[in-house]
Amino acid sequence: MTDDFKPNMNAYLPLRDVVFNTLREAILRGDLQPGERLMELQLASKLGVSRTPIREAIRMLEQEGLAVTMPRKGAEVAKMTLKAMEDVLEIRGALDEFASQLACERITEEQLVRLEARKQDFEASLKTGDVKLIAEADVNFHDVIYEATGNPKLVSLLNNLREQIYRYRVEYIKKAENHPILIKEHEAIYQSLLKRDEKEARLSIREHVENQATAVKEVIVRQE
Amino acid sequence: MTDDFKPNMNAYLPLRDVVFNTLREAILRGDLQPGERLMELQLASKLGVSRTPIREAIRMLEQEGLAVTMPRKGAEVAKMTLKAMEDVLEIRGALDEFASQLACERITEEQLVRLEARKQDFEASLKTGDVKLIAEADVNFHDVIYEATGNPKLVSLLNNLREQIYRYRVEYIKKAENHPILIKEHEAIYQSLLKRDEKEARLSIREHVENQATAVKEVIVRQE
DNA sequence: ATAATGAATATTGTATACATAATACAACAT
DNA sequence: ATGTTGTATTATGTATACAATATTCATTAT
Repeated sequence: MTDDFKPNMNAYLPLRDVVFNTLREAILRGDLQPGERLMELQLASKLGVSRTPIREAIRMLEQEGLAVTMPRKGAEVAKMTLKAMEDVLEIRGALDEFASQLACERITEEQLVRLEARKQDFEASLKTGDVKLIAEADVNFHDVIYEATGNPKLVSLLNNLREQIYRYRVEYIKKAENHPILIKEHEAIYQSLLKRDEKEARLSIREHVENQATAVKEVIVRQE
Repeated sequence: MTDDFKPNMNAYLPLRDVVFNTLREAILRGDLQPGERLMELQLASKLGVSRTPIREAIRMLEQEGLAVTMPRKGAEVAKMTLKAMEDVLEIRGALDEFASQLACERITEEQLVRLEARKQDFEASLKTGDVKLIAEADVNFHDVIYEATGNPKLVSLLNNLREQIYRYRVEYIKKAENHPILIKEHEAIYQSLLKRDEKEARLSIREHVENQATAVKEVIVRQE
């Protein structure tokens, strides 16, 4: 048999994964707000499945830091205290700098080209004013850098940290006055990678992260 | 009522957590070997519970990186490829250095005292030759540093990374010829924290981590 | 009014049942 | 022997049932 049609036999996804993705999206998008209860029966009927896959999805969200459950009381969408967010931001700062350093050593020419394209996509997205689009373009830009580390575990770790932060970052993106800053910062990051200048890359990423940190923390403070 | 007897109302632990802890321990201790299948029915009967808590515990192990499941085929204890381990070690190196730096800034006098005590406990444990005891003493030493960062999220992240590494590190600890090296390295780390010398702390931790990395990678290579 | 009490109800925890896919293996054909 | 097909068995995926705890809210006592 000239086996060249390899049907994508991975069409199958367990319901727990479907549910997990659905809930995760809902949390990140803000449809499920921090502190909101995740009631199994309610979610089950809403998603048209039984409680079993819901429960398993909740266990997964829990380890992802997106849900918190108290025995016998149930789960709720994780809400951040200021301290918890500062802790996350601290880690994220360190790892993002580290990732940029690695990227300087390892990024390919092809990836550099893509990085510039993503940078421009981001600038274009700002003009639309569509927050969801902007957030996505930003993710895409940074993903190229993450990918350039060649370390998939680091990528998923950084993605996880980003998840915990980004849902509190909408406000920052919304404000047009911040847009020029973001453009400049992305440009600086791009340039330092182009030059493969580790020191400069770390510095430009640090500034980028710190600016966001300030904004995110303000959101949390207002919320508390 | 002079409420000063606060009965530890937290005697209750869901079975999923009991199962999770049990399996986690078994994996780390090596009772469940990398690649070994985790069959629900078998585990359920062995632990005297139903499949439900087993499944939920597996979902938790999965997110912890200790188990891997393939849809419709079941879960097995995660086995490391050399590349995956290198990736983990790379992250762990970066974060451990970062933690040491933070610890230099934040460690309290009390914690410094405890660190020295743990350092001596560790040296004592080496003399017993009891691998489990040594590993524990080592964990205790480093935990003081982690704790000194004042960042619980970072602590749990580091503990998770450690988990993924330590089960491959037994051999290294076993060999008596490595013991003097470990003692020296711990001493160097302790001294740099005592002086709150961030640069030196980073360097001494880096060396410590790198030596372990070499040993761990050898174990993986032999296994493959 | 306020606090305490106790059904009624809602929600989680756990076990079990049933459906479906994966696996092992025997029987058969080549 | 090798390979193939079909069947029995095993294991997972999902739904449901039952048990136990939390919560709610009306009732009662103070």
